Parts: sequence; structure tokens; C-alpha cells
Amino acid sequence: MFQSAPTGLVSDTIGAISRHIRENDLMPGDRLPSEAQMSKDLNVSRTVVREAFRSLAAMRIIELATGKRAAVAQIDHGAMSLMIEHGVHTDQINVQQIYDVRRTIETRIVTLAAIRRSDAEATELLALALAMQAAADEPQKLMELDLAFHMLLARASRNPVFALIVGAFQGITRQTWPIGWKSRSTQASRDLMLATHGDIARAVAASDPQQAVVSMALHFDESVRALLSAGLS
Amino acid sequence: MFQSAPTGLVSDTIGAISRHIRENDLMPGDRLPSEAQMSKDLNVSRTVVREAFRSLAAMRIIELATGKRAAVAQIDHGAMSLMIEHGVHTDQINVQQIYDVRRTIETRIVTLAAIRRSDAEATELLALALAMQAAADEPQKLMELDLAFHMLLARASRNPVFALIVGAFQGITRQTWPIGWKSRSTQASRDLMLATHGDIARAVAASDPQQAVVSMALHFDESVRALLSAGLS
DNA sequence: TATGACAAACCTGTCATACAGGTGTGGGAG
DNA sequence: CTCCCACACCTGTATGACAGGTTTGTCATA
Repeated sequence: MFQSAPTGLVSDTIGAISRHIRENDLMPGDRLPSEAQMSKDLNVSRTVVREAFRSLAAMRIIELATGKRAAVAQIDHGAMSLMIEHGVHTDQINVQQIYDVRRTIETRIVTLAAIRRSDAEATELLALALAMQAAADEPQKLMELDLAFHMLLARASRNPVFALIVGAFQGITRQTWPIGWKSRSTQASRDLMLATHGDIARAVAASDPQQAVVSMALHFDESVRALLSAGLS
Repeated sequence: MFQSAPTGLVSDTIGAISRHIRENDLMPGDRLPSEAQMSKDLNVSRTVVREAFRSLAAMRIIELATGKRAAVAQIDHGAMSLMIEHGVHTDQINVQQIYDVRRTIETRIVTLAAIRRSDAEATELLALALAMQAAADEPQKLMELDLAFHMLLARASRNPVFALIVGAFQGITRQTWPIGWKSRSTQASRDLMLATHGDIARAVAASDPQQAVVSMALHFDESVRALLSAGLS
């Protein structure tokens, strides 16, 4: 009848470990007690502690390595990426919806990036846009450059949450990007896609938020059109 | 020297299970093979299979329950919420950054909600705004109503990714909301906060995206001001 | 034939133990 | 004082055991 307790020693242990991190103000890199120690402290078997550690590691809250003790982890989008992929594979999310979110997020990102980007980032951004043009005939490489471009932009926004979200979409993007690329059948449409990245890079480098937003909007208009024409629901 | 292998039978097993889900097109609710079966199929011990299951369960990709076999899970923001909380507690993310993301996201959400909301959602939204006014003296209850309000709005956008992201911020919001509320020291500032929710609800109910966006922007201006005046970095 | 109770088969949760192999450190050799 | 190595410590994986949940097929009863 009642589902009062989420039930389970492992859940309790996860809670205890999380509390331990908070109460001791552990920062990324700081190490946790060993499994055996934890096991003794909490009066549970090492099995339980290990499963709790694995759970936290799956969320990238801690980091495991053989021989070494567990350490507090840096935030990372790997886990989120898997969750999103799972959502798409199980038809709970479709690609259009992801693009709507990306457009929303990246429009804001590009504004911030135009304002806050470092000179080094501006340079790298322009270089990436150029590299994309050069890789026009190597879809795989082009895709990775595209992903790197958007990721760099996100980092340049100086808001790690934006970077986290953009990163969370990378996994599923790797699986759908080729579809969009193939659907850009004409040379002109492919050139447009590449040119747009150049426009964005230049606007950000020129610290021109308005122009950057316009170019990013065009980029997404074009991308969504490509995806739709490929019949991606 | 080389870190070629992400190392570990557990990782491999996680991969195998994920593949199993994809290749068999399992949908939420569908059950997976038992631990013993999986153990035999993959030639690893039950220990390894269990740790792999736990990892996937931590990301809410599968669901575990004693006695029952593991099942494919519905997408859920619980895990993301924990990750965000971890990011904030370890000073990798600050609350202002979260509010910037929320403003960006929720501005879009309210536009979509004004267009796509069902009548039932409009009714419930207005009811929530009213309930908030009534709960003005019960911070705890008021906070939950506030969270429910924003969550409902996200669902009304008909894009589960928006709902996922809004949900991902609930955990940390529960921890910071009281700070913002306390900082609204005057009756007028509290009334304003409550009134703004009413404005948003009415605009969405009236299917007026423009007005909805304006009200939502005011809401976030006011919230960020409150948080800043409380000294929240 | 339909129903409902029950027991057996199946599964997960937790524990104890064992051992292989990776890490880190202190102390001894040079 | 430096370098290297052995040892203590730790994690990864396997096995076996047992206490509860859950599922399912069967059988007695209506």
C-alpha cells in the first residue's frame, strides 16, 4: 500500500556517502574512505558499499579507479548524454524536441559567448569554422568539428550549466547528425551550413551579440529544415 | 601509458545491457533478463551484473525492485537533480548560473505552454497560482506549490526535454528557495512575487504568449534580485 | 467453467570469503 | 641524498549461501 521507504541498504548508503561529501565539504579530487572503511562505519557489507559507489559513479558524482580510493568527481555530461539517448531510443523524446531545446539554449549561449569569450576562444572558434570548411568531404571528421564548435561556444558562455546541457545532447547528436548531413543533398545547402558556422564564429569574435544570435537562428532554421526533410519525426 | 580501455567488466556489461535494450527495441516497462541469466549469457559473475544494473538504475535507465526482474524505466529527472546538486555543493556551479539557464528555458516554455496547453492545464495553473496566495504564510507549502507551478508549465510545453531540465533544477531549488523567500522582507515584495505567478497563469490560460513571456521575465528579474540581495553568489 | 487460494519456482538483496592485480609509501641500498 | 623495491592497502571479480519478495501454475471449490 504505502511506498514510504525507497527501501534498501544501498539507497541508505548512497545517502550516507552523499552526506559525507557535503558535511566534509569535499571538493573535486578529494578522496573518500575506502570501501572497507565505509563498510565498517556504516555496518553494511562491502557488497553494499560497492553498489552504492557504482551508483554514484554512474552519475559522475564520484570517480572510481582500481587500486585507488574513490574521489569526488568533476561535473560531467557523460551520464546525462546516456539518459537522453535512452529517452530517444525509447520514443520518449524525439529529435525535433531536442532541437527546440538546443535552439533555445544556444541562442542564449551565443549572446553570452559574444560578450564573455576570451581572445583564445575567439581564435579557436574561427579556426574550427575554417577546419569545418576544409573537412567538407569527411562527414565523420566534420561532425566532430561541429560538435566541438558548439561545445566551445557553450564553454565560452562562462556558464557551466549551459555547457552541461549542450554536452548532454552530444551523444544523441552523434547518432542523428549523419542523417541531417545526408539530407543536405546539394552542394549549395552544404556550403550554407558551413558558411553559417563561419558567420557565428565571426560575430562572436567581433563581440557582436545581435549578429551572433541572428546567425545562430539561421543555423537552427537550416538544421531543422534538413532534419525534417529527412523525415526525422 | 595508454588509457585505451575504459576498463572493467562492469563497463562492458553496462554496454551489453544497453545494447540489449536497443537491439530488442525494449520500451519503458519491458523487463530484462534476470541477473542469473545475464550472468550466464555474458560469462561474468552475478556480482558484475548487479553492479552494472545498479549503474543503469542510478541513471534511471532501468528500474530495480526486489523480487521482480529489472525493467526499462521512464525518463526521470531524479538523477539529473542529484548531479546538479553535486555541482552546486562542490562550487562548480552557482545559483545565479542556474537562474540564467532557468530564465532562458522557462521563457521558451511559457511561450509554448501558452500555445499548446490543454484546458485542464490552464485550470490547474490558475488553481496553483491561487493556492500560492492562500499559502503565503506557509513557506514550505508555498515552495512546493511554486515548484509544482513551474513543473506544470514545463509539461504544458509538450516537450519532455524542457520538463526534464526544469525537473533537474528542483533538487537544488528546494535548498535555495527559502533563502530567496526570506530576503523578500516586505509584504509588498512578497505580494509581488505571488501576483506574478497569477499573471503568468492568466496569460497562459488566455493563450497570450507575448504577455506570458513578459510576466515570466518579470518573475525572473524579481527572483534574481531577491537572491542577489540575499548575497547568494 | 470460473474462481480463488496455495505452494513451488524464480528472483533480488545482502553477507562472508577468497584471491588476483593495481597503487602508494616508507625504508633500505647505493 | 637519491633511487628503487617490497609491503601494506585497495579495488575488481568470483563463488556460495540464505532471507525475503514475486510470479505462476495447479488444484480444490463453487
